[in-house]
Amino acid sequence: MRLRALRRDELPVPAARMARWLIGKTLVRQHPAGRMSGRIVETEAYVVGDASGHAYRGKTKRNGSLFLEPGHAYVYFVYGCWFSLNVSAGRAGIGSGVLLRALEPIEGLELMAANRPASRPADMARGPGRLATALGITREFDGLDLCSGRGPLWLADAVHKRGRIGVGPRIGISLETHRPLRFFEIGNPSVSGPRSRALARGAEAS
DNA sequence: AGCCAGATTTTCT
DNA sequence: GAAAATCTGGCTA
Repeated sequence: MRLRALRRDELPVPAARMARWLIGKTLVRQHPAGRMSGRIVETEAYVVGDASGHAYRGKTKRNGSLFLEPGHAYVYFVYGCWFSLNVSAGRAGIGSGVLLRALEPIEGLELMAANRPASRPADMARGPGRLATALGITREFDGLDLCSGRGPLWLADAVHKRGRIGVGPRIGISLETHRPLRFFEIGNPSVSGPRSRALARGAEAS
């Protein structure tokens, strides 16, 4: 399968636009044993001035990658067990990002299964923790340039047309919970949360 | 299908 | 010291 890498100059800013735009695009994980890839079907934007964002209180050792130019990886560890992958979404020096919440596997399902057994393909990378585990993403990936078109992790163009995009409130946060900054492909079984949430229609259509 | 508790460690208050 | 951008398994219906 031929994949075209996304260029930094085509990534929309700010974060809310990028989060919506990334739906349907491809995440590529080049592993020594082979390639894994998947369609991005669910994202969340963590925007400037957002009290629920990790960059809210300024730059620290942990969140530094959020302040890189758009298109860099920010990987952090949560709940004592999981990694989560974000794409930096603000211009250099601006701390904001897009959390990649779920993938629909395209290539390398067997390789993912070696990292994380799942009963169905749709469950393999359904949720941010599962996504990172399935792809073998750890802290070492923090700060990677995802627009390089090579290396262990990069972003590529869509492999086929995407469906309609739903919008809703973000998951798992306790501040700014009302903001409609979660984006997903409506009806896709790889979208996390209860099925009602994957079908919920947002304010925006595709 | 939905609710709940437990796991487990980093980070900042 | 508390909370955290989560997941799983076990329970109730």
